[in-house]
Amino acid sequence: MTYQDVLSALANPTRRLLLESLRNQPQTVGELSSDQAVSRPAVSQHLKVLKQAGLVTNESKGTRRIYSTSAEGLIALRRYLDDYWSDALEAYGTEINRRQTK
Amino acid sequence: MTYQDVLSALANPTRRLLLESLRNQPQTVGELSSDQAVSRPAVSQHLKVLKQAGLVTNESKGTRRIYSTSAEGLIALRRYLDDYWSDALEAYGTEINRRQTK
DNA sequence: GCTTACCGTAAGCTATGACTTACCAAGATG
DNA sequence: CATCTTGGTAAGTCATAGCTTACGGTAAGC
Repeated sequence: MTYQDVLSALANPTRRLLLESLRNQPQTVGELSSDQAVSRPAVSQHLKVLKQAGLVTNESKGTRRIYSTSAEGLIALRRYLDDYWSDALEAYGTEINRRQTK
Repeated sequence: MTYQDVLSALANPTRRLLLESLRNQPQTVGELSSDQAVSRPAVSQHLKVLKQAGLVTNESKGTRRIYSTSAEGLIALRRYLDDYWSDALEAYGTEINRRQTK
């Protein structure tokens, strides 16, 4: 689970859609693929990548796998951005600060 | 210049190396490719992608093209992360806050 | 128990990303 | 000017990401 994994995971639009759908509520693979353009196996494969990147977790409930978002991957990404690019982002960091404090 | 562009640009290790090298100081294409594993045309192609993503800019000086980093792309990325994932990142956001205020 | 629902994995196809060499245009240099 | 330097682009190759269909294994439901 490196920021490399996170970046390539997030670079794919279908995976972002899956993630953004999971943001609303945890879902099974079937539910996720029902409102997705691609097939269920494709969704399974994407979820594998997302899991490897620390962006989702899952638990088993019978034969169902319930997937939820996980913050770990995002934290790793943000850490990379901060470590390497905080200077460049300082101006915008102030903006973050403003939002956080309100 | 969308966060999609930024994510796929950053997903490539060679492009990150180029960016991180430019972080130290602006450089020409020749300088950049001299300490890079890949050929000069490859560097040119990567720079094109980075520019499209708003991560670098360049100016011409004779036949030389001097590339520098640009914050625009990073800002777009951070905006995406904040808009979609601020909840997930709230805990870490506090950490950002702490750093910013010191 | 037999059948059905759920989902991961294997195998194969296709498109594309990352690289190379070859080429060309434009400015520097003698 | 003639030549060299710089770097963008074209064309072609190779690996792989993303998809599909087919299959198999495990739990649920009757």
